[in-house]
Order: sequence, then C-alpha cells, then structure tokens
Amino acid sequence: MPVKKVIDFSTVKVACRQCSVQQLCLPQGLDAADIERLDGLVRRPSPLRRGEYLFRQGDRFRSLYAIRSGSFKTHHLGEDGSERVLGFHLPGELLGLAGLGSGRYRASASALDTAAVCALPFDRLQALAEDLPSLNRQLYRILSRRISGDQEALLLLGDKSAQERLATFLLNLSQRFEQRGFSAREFNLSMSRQDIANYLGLTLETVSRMFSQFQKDGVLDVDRRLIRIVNRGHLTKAAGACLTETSSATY
Amino acid sequence: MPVKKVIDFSTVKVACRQCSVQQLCLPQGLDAADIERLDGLVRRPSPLRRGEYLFRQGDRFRSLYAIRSGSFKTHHLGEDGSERVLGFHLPGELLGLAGLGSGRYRASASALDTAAVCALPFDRLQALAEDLPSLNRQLYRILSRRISGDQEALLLLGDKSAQERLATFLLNLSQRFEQRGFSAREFNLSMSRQDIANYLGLTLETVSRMFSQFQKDGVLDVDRRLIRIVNRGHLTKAAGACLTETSSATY
DNA sequence: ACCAAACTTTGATCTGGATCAAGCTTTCGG
DNA sequence: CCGAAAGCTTGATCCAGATCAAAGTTTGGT
Repeated sequence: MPVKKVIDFSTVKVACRQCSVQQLCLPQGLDAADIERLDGLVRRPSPLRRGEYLFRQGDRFRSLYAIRSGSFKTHHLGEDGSERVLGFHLPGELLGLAGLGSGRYRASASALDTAAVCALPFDRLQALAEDLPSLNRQLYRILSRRISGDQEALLLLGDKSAQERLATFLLNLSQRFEQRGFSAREFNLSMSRQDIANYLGLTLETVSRMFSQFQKDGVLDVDRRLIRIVNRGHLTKAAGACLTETSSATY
Repeated sequence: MPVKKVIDFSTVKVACRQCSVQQLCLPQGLDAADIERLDGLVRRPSPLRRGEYLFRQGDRFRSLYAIRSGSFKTHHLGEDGSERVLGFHLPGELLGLAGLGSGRYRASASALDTAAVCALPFDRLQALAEDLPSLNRQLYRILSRRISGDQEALLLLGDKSAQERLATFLLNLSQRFEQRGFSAREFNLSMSRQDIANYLGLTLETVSRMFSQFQKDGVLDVDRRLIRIVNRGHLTKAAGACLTETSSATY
C-alpha cells in the first residue's frame, strides 16, 4: 500500500470552493458547478510584499483582482505629484473596478502587508458571465455596492469633523473585520497614520491627536497600530452628529 | 386622398433611436435591432416639475432611470436630519445605480427643473442584458464609470481649497454640457448656491464669495445662475494646484 | 401689482484643523 | 548590536473657511 499522498496546500487552499472569503467574493451566490467554471479562469500570482504594486494608475486594464489575504490601499497620483488615498481593501474585495470603464486603471493599488490575490482576466470573466446569469448578477451587485461605498466616503469627507471621521473610519473597519471572522473589538491597522490621514482628508498630526484623545477618554486602547475598542457606544456617538462633545468629563 | 397624418411628437420624440442623448445613454454601442428591443421595455412617465422626487432614499429599488431632459440632484439624508448632495445629473445619465446592490435606493433624486426620464424596470433590463452581450457590456461600463466619477469627487473633497473646488466643479459641468451639444462657455446652473456649496463641502457664503472673486478677476461673468467662462485658461489654473494664486494682480 | 418667502451677496468675527517645530520610539539593514 | 531612517506624538502658532449678521434681490402666489 502506498503512503498517503501529501496534501499540496499551495494548490488546495486557493480553490474558490475552499477559500475562506468565498462568501464575500465573486462566488457568492453561485452553485458548485459554476464556481468550478469560475475557478478555471483564475490566475494566482505569487504573493506581494508590503509596498509592492498590484497595478499602477494608467496601466492597461486587463484583470480584476480578488484579495485572498492581506490588505491593499488604492491611491491616486495627481499631475502635480500629490497623492490621495482612495480606499483600503480587505480579503474578498475586488480591485480594479474603475478601470473597466476606461480601459486603464484609474488608481494604483499597493499591498499594505504580505498579500495574495486572484487575478481574473476580464475578457474571460465577461465571457463566462454572459453564460452564467448568476455570475453576471453578482458582478452587477459588486459594482453597485462599490458605488454605495464610495458615496459613503463622500459623506464622510463632506461635512464631518476630524473626530467623527476617525470614529466612522474605525467602526467601518471593525465591521469589515467582523464580516471576515476577525474580532470586531480588537484589530491591527495595516496602514500608517499618514495613510489614514490622507484617506480622511486630514493631516497625520490631527489623526494622531484624535487617537490620543480617544485613548484619554477611555474609548480606545491604542498601542501603536493595535486598536482595541473599549467603549463602542461612545465611539458610535462620536461618529454621529457630534453634539459639542467636550469628551473629557472628569479630571 | 386623406389629409396627412399629424405627427404625434409625444410618441415619436421619445424613441431611443431618435433620442438626442442616445450616444451618451444606454443604447450607446448597440445596433438598431438591439435598440428596438431595449425600447420595448422602457416606460416613460410624465415629466417632473422642479422639486419633485423621482425616487426617495429607502424606497424599494425597481428601476434605473435614464434622464431624457432636465437635470437632477441626488442627495442623502442623515439620521440626524442633515442633508448632503451627492451629485448633479444631466441628460443621458443613469440614476439609481447604487440601489441595485442593496435592493433599496441609497439616496433621493429630485428634479432641479422640469425633467423627463425613461424608466428601465431592472428585472426586465437584466433579462434583456443576459440576451444581448453588447447591452450587458454597456451596463458594466456605465457602472464602472460611475465609480470613477465618484472617486473624482473624493479627490475634490479630499484636499482642495474652496477656489479649486468651485473651479473644478464648473469645468466639469462645462465639459458635460459640451458633450450634450450645449455651449461649454456659457450655461445656466440649475442648482442653487446652497446645493453647490453642499456638494462641494463648503458653505453657501463661501461659494458666493468665490463666484464674486472669479467675477472680479475676469475669469467668469456671473449673472445670477447664468455663467459665462471668460478666461478658461485661468479657470483651469485655479482648478489645479493653486500655487498661492493671489489672483488680483492689478488695481 | 403687492407681499412674503426664498435666494444671494457682503461684511465682521471666530475656530478647527493645518502648519511649523521638536523629540521620541520602533524597525531594519549591515 | 548599532546607527539611521521611518513612523509617531505633542506643543505652539496661524489661517482658510465657518459662523454670525444684515441687507439686497428675485420669484411666486393671490
């Protein structure tokens, strides 16, 4: 009798049907047979290290990328050299959606930590979607949800205070971590203060001060990039219409 | 011999194949036969007057709406009663895209002047798209372009000055008017100063001051809501990295 | 034509967050 | 294990745009 075959994790783990973020990703709502077909067009490039680019603004659009593990930021480079962070992206999310309409990626995507993705060549994905209504519908949903998400970001930048912005940002992250099976209460930020500030339309000094403030008020426990939400109620209140919350009641 | 039949404009004028914004709208890229099929599912409600709602935030999502004439704003109502304008929409644009992913409209859409739309019941549109790859691809493009558009709005709100925001806004409008066959140089704003301010994340006083400033500097000719771009070069410069443009050179 | 309501402009003052500045702490290459 | 660079915190000052205030102007209803 031959020895048991050793499981090749590098193959097994990556199949869509065994992927931990399947329920948040493209296969959501697809039946097993459809998932197999989707799996057939997925390329799985080697993982990226922190700071490496998945694609750059202006590159020819060829693929959508599904995040398998790790996290990314997307950022836009102005012609004057200024850089703006447009979003942070966690496993299960699709990158490159804005490129589809114009044929070129509209922003750059770079890894915030070691990260693995699935590449979905768009011409093949589109062809498959034309054959699989459920996949097609899922793509519509994903595109539409990204519009909603970006519009929420618009609300954030429109008229909220620095404190409201940071609180809203942290609650949003917390919720997304929870959806992915991590703690909603304690998590590690993969992005720098500078990145957060840039995303929120603030300076890094202001973000740093708001973290200190939340720490002092017993709302957060902040240790470097490790965040623990101590008082979620208060954080939620700080995210809403901040009614002149002087915040430090007792000395 | 019978008298010539009177042309019924209320029927003829609305067909997609004769619509003036066909090239900017859903039928773009479709052949004549496909356009006829699309036409078959379009409903054409009676025109809306200024201030009337096309749909309201929270309403059940059923249709996308293509703007035939007139203009709209989309706006989000916060639970605290605050209102934020998310965008302004011109003929040929599709409204309701963000509702598709969640089953409910995420914002309200109200007419800024007398406006006519085509209603596209989404279940029927989706079914047709599954049969017409070119329509399906056009829908992807439209969704993706909206993502790009919203991300540009994010850049605007992120770190630009009041002057840069207004200049960028006016140039964007100018370009969109031109695409629709109107003058890029002179146009009527259908929205109030308050709406513009809200959209740009400013106060109406600041917007009013910026208009006065541009007028004084000979960049714009502003008469109430009628805007004439006198010096497009200067306006473009004001929209970019505003290098401490003191703007009033001569007294 | 008239009045009220809605919208816009302009001025004076105030303030939240930017900017400038200086140290501190962690990380990492050699 | 050391030194330099990157990242973070905290303090002091400044300023663009918010807020408060007061007219002026247009629009729409009766």
